[in-house]
Amino acid sequence: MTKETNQQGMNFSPVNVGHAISGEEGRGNVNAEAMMKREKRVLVGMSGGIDSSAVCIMLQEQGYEVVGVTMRTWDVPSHFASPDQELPNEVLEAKALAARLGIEHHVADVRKEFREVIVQYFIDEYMSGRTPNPCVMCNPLFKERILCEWADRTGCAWIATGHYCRLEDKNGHRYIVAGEDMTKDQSYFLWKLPQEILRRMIFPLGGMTKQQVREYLASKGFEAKARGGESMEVCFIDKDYREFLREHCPDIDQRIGEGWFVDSKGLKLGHHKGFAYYTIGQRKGLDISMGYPVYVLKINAAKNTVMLGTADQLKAEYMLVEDINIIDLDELLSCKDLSVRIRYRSKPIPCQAIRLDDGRMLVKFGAEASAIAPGQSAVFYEGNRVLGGGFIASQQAIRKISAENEEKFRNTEI
RNA sequence: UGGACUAUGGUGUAAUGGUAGCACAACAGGUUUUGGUUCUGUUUGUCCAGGUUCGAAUCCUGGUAGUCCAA
Repeated sequence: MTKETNQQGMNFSPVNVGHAISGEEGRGNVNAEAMMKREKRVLVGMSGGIDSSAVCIMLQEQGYEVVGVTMRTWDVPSHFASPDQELPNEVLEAKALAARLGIEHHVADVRKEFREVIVQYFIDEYMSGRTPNPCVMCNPLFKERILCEWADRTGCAWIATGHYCRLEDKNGHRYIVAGEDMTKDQSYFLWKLPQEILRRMIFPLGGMTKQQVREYLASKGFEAKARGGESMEVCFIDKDYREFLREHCPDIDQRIGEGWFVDSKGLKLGHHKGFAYYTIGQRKGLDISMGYPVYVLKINAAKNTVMLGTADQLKAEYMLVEDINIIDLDELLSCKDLSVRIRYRSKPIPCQAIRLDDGRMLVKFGAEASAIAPGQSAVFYEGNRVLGGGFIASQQAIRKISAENEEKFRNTEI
């Protein structure tokens, strides 16, 4: 509902802050006035697409002074209409929208840093036999952080994006909550956002469906935009990620090279092109015919072997998670209705979790879980509220570890 | 070398002498802010040369190739 969204926007920004300001009003100095101005300013991460455009218009309607920043992260060739075009399409679209709305707009050229941080991470993960989760790294550690910097620089108290998710305060913490439109929900990608950033974020689209956003845009006179294609969001993988790897890691085939496909017993089944070109759960592109569908079960980077097997063999009962960011660990460990998402847009799987001495978490699934891919995010939910997350760790020795800790799960039960 | 058996798309397999089908793979598209999954669609074949027959993947002859048994 649009109405809800408006309320949400007002709830945790101007209203909350309004009280704070009035408390300080007595001092009546220039600072207070500057503060006041700051509280009315919101920085919007503009991608030039449908969602962030709607966000700008909404916030403007709500009385905010909107400042737009578009990040130029990676120049994807197909995002240039002509070879002599200076900026990628999405930047131009954002600029045009900003001009039409009469809002301040900046372009942040962060290509170098993006290459060094996100792209490098992406390559490193594949080169070590894991499956990277670039959006999870990019959103919180890169995009939002840079938006923060720009917000400070441009005197904005708030930061808004077109993510389909919501915020909720509980026990003094701020949580991300899945968007109303479960088919577009983006909470999965945001588990790494730190509290200090969450406290200044606004997600105006969290209560809306994509369709409603389109209708809203159309009703505001942006029919063309409303009908536009899905977000041309900053994503550096234009084609196949394998091609991307070869391009940005030219010696990849020298460093890795051909290896064996093996079955779960270690029997050689055929040749593969190098472990980095495969990911757990993958079926297509194996170029091997077993007469029945086979999937990638495991990747052994040390031996350069890729284990194949049936869909059944992909299923798992337990999973190890590392590098965790849990808002309130006690809350999570005692949660009776815990579930975990192991990939974007899949439904959360009921589970129990315990913390191991080494800091990792051991998760026991309460329903079928399949294709546990190290490097991907495991995001914990209570209902649709994100309690935190971590990266799926190597599942080595999982049988032993789960056997040793089985006891603890029983105790947690009920 | 003597005997036996087999030969069907990229792979594995079906087809009382009567339209060559299935699975897997491959390709294309849909879905999608990662990878992957999934869905839909498409392509490709009777080892070769003769013969019998209205009609041959199927029967016959020869060739070629492979497998197995024969010290």
